[in-house]
Amino acid sequence: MIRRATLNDVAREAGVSIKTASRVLSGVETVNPTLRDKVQRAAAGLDYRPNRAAAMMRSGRSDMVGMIIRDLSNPFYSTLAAGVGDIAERHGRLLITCSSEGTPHRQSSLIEAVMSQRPVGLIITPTTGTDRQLISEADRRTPIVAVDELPTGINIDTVTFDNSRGSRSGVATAVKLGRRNFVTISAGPQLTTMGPRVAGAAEALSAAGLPVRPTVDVIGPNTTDTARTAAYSVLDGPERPDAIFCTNNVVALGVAEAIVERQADVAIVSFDDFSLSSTMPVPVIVIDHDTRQMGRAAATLLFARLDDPQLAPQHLRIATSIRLTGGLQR
Amino acid sequence: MIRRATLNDVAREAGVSIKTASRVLSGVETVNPTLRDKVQRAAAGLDYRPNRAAAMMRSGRSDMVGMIIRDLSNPFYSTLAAGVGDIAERHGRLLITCSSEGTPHRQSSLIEAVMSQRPVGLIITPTTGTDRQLISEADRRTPIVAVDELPTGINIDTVTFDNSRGSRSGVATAVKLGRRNFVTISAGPQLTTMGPRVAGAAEALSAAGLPVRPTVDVIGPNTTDTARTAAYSVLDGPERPDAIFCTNNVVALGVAEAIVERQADVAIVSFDDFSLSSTMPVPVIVIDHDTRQMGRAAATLLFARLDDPQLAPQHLRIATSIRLTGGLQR
DNA sequence: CTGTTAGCGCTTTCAA
DNA sequence: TTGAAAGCGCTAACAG
Repeated sequence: MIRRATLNDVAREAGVSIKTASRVLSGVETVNPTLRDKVQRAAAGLDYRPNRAAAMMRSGRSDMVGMIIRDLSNPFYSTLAAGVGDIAERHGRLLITCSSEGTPHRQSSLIEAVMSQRPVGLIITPTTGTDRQLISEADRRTPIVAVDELPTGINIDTVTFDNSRGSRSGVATAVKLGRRNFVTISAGPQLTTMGPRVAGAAEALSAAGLPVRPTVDVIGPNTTDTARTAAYSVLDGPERPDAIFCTNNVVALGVAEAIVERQADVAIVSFDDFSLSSTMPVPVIVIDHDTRQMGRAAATLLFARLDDPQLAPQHLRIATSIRLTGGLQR
Repeated sequence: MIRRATLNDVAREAGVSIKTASRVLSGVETVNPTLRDKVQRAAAGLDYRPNRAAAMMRSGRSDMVGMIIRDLSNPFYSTLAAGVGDIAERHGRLLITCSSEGTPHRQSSLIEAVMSQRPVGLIITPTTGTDRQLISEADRRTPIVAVDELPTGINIDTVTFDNSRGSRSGVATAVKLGRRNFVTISAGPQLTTMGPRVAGAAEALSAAGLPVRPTVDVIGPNTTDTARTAAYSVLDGPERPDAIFCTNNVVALGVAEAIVERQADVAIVSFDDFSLSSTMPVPVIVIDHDTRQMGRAAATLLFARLDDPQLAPQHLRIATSIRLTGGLQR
């Protein structure tokens, strides 16, 4: 085993003081070119890799951005993370990403763990129950950006969709296409985005003079399997609807599988696009948006606040749009 | 702005020495319960959050696992990351995740950036051109695990699929179903997994006495759009095949879209499952595997090596299996 | 079981 | 432009 070279080793090898070596390797311009050259050669020869922990400790600045999301294996969240990564990289920062599985307890301990790294900021899909913690961190000037979901009782930067409006116009579009009998299948109510989506759909139905049937909540974790089970119960129930409003991508996937399996003529209104939506045999009304852009926007807010901590908290809305697809196979 | 409390602050507040505070907060058992209580109360009151950078510096141990993958927004890689996260969490470690976009240059600078954090280990989908760097890190006893792709010229822990065998049996299955005219559409050859998959498919065809048509390489980045374009060129070409072998999930999605759009009776053989594969109107032969498990396996190897650096490098193969699906809508 | 002291590798401060 | 010295917050080593 070879010991990792330190800045001291580099300085000694180059025959300069440690400070000169530090200057060269952190890109300070005012260094004699001859010395600079020597230092760079020494660093390369020793395979020097700066110790960021040490640098952080002294300077108080780390080079990491923390991110806490619900589920890294869900394409929505991983795309969000990819967007944050785009901007973090542009600023020369690394991303620490954690999945909270949406439980307040896990989220709470992840906040602790991530903050222990002293990241320059935190991007989080907040869960109810961690507000106090977030407030405490925000008070210490750590920029925190809430993304997708809204925190309660704390005024920080946020980036969300217009859940209510998007859902309303998605359902309204399906009504225009002639659908009359809607059922909403919703992911668990612990997701704060679900409420406005369900409400928006109901508004559109009421406005069209259509009945609002009881929302079917997916039981269990936010997976395609549980959603499919819920979809079967709806499709096989006493009154099969002619359209199902799916409150997110995971629900939509489960519903899509069930609809094809049952060969049902049931249109899908889906908040979030999903893979192969275009191949569905039934009409699909996608409430579409740019998820990666949402991640980028959140990270951009974070770095803006880092530049100027005095900025008033911003509340960004990412636009949604309606896209008609599916129905190709009939 | 409030200054973050340090261990010293906690110790003073609790009226004990800093070392006692340290012991309590890092869970050492041998502490007087009365003092323990005082310390815990003080820590909570001051909203103490340990500074991991300082701890790392002193102890030499960080609590992060580094991961460098090609594309976080690709469900395959994000699921891999989720699997690594599962195990990392079990060991109380955080995950730093970076997307290299598959370019050696970016991967190389990411390795530097990640290693500067002194993670306990690195899990990477290696790109040709970064081997020397990986060797240098492995020499310093940092556990490195290559996942999905194989590194060249360096003997470290690896976790891969049996790409050749999986592809062979996938294509052989399609042959058994009566398909005779195959075209392979492959993601860019910079992915080292593609070669064995293409070769395995060709072997199965040869063994069945069927012709091996030239492989169609997807031009450009590994996206559904580029794959779909390639698929159109195949479907609209002079001799439409009756089966397409897709070398990964992204290619499969593009091909699936094109097949449905053209209403073609073309079976899909896909390395990797993909969302809604079950809803395809054509037969789909999925060369299936547990991606999350692959991530878990990689992380498990990493922690095993951390426990015992003397272990001989292990080379794990994650099993693939054949699953028939699709064809439901006919 | 508890406390003291030193020092991890780096950057900041200040002096030359 | 360069260098010396101090110290960031924590834990290891050792003494009590």
